[in-house]
Amino acid sequence: MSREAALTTSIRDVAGRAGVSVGTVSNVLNRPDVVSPATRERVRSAIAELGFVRNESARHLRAGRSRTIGLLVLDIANPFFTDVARGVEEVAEAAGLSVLLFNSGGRPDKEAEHLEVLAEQRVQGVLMSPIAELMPQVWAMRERGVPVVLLDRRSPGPEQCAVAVDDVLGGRLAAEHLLERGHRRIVFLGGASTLPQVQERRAGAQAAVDAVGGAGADGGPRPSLLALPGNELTVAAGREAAARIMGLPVQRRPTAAVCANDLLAVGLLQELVRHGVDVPSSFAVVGYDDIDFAAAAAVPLSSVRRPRAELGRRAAELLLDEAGGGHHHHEQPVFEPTLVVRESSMARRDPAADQEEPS
Amino acid sequence: MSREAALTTSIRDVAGRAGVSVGTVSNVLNRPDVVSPATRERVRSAIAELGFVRNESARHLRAGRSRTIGLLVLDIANPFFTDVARGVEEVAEAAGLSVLLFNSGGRPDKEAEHLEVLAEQRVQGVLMSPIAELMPQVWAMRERGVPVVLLDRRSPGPEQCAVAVDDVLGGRLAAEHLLERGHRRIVFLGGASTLPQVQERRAGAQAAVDAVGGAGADGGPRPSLLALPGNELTVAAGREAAARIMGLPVQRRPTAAVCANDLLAVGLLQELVRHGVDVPSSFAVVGYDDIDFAAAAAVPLSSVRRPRAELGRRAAELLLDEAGGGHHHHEQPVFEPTLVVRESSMARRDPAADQEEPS
DNA sequence: AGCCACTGCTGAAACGTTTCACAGTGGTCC
DNA sequence: GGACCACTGTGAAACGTTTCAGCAGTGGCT
Repeated sequence: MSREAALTTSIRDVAGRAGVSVGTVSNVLNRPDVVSPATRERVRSAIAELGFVRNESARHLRAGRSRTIGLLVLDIANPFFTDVARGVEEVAEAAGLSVLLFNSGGRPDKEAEHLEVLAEQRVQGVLMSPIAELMPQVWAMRERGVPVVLLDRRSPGPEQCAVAVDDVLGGRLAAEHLLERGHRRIVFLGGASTLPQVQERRAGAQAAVDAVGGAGADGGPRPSLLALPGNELTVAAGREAAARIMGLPVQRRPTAAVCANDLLAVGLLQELVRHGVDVPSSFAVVGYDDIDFAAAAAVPLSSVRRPRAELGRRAAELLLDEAGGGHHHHEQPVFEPTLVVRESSMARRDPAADQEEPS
Repeated sequence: MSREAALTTSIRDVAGRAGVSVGTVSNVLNRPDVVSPATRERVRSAIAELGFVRNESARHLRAGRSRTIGLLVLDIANPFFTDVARGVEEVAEAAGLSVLLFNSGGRPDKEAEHLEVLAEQRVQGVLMSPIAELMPQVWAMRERGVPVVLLDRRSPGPEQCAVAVDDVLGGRLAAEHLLERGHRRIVFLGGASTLPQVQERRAGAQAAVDAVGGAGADGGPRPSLLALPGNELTVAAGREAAARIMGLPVQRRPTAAVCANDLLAVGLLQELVRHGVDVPSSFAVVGYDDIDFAAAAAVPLSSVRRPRAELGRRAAELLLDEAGGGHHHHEQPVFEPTLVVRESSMARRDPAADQEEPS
């Protein structure tokens, strides 16, 4: 193998060495059947001897389309997204495509920047979990003819594919569960986030709370859903929330939390336990996503499970279909979340015990 | 903006629209200062009107080098690696490079495949945490002239850059800590992995155990380091290990574990706690990596901390230096790990209580 | 002998960009 | 008034590949 220069070795060098034309080398590479066995072997030897590696840029330039798709996630440090990414890769790999994985980290400027790079790379399409409202950049991508499939986000309209989970239902499941257990003062963590997913989870929880109406059948007071400032969805933010909650006067202190994701829940749990708050008897916690770490948290965490890898697979399939060029029909599948109850919310609570002070 | 075709809009179309030559458009893009303000504006308007986006493949083809580096990690689901990736991205971004992130998932075939893709993409260099022994593919990459920096792995020789952590020390720190606490029968989890990093951790732990020698000063028996089958480094594998440990007869059952990484430790903890084993008083656990979830585990996890983002940053810096073309001096920095003691290993144990049955 | 079909290969065009030698145009200096 | 300069802009070559029209050779058929 030639030293230090294999990557500057072109198909022309191979042709020279094998004593054939460049067209023939290309044929050996792409349609070996049209080349005679003898020539084929000669070319293959030359390729091996020179350590020739195709130049993907040149291929792509000539072909007009690349062999890659883009995946732009909100937070690569969240295991939810790495699981989604696994599903995406599975499908992409089966189709012979590479995945360009980028992380917006929740920062719109990063998101825009990465979309730009993906456009410059002429990816066949982009899978993205967008931040906040659909950005102009997203529309620009579509106008440029790059298919975009929204990931973990409902589409505002039928003009694009979107793979989502029914987050209103998820929020409701979490809250209903806590209400059933007798909790009346519930706090929703992460609610200050502007992510629509989070807002839907909160709305679902609110709906469940509202549905209980006045003095419950169990004699408890009217339930309420508190909110705390803070829009980050990280373990650290969960820890801070714990401090805030414990800082509240006992009469107004919630007895349970619905967390916008598991990272928050894990941080919250950790800090509560560290301060001697007994979970679940003194305080119950429900997370969201059911990441692998949820079951291994300070107290095994009840969580709203979402089909993570399946979400990624489905999104990738839709993207490939759309990029395929055939007559594509946009779809907006919505998966149903399920509640996984673990120890962190297992205790029952007497609603009457939480009668609020007369205000 | 033209519809549906912006990505097939070339610099030539822009030139036509602006009434200039393609060379001038290119100049506006790359050296705007050599173009007169009036022309510059005209070209910029044309670009905006047409929604023109540079074709990176064509740029790259002409330039001969791409604006990307490759990052190939062992397990993207392990937060350790996402933290490392964050460090890498930081440095790459500052240099105006994109990072192509791939996951080998510990599978050599995937690793080879992804390296091939990276070579075809003509990345400026590759950062990788290799599986097992250095593969022929890695040498091939170097022979092709693609700089490769080993990540989380000591280099066998001085002919390449490698960024690592002193895993022998790390293993030793973990074991010494447990020995000091009075543990005499310690199990090492994950030891069947062929990853050199893991073997070094085990060797370090073994050294610490051996150093205690005969009947300890504290009157306890000669300490021992057990091994269990199982080479996976996942939460699930940690759970399985718990079952194995609890299946051992009490006289031979270890009283503490050093885990090859935190995923194992978290799984182990979870299952031990679930079966009512009190951690740390009945069983102590020390993990490795100190990922964010360690502190939030079933019992806050003692762990050997490694400078994760710093590892990524340093590796990326070395890669950029090597790819830069100047006179590059290979370096093999080795970072020192530190032990973070948390509750999972805090109890003291009386060594005499663990006198082994006479064999 | 003439024609055809088939096989195997060639050589050039094209993809979209950057770069570079060069040309045109005024202005400045001697 | 000529030489020189700075400033703008032009147009073609080149990057490495794929594709495609076409050519040469071979063998079979009429």
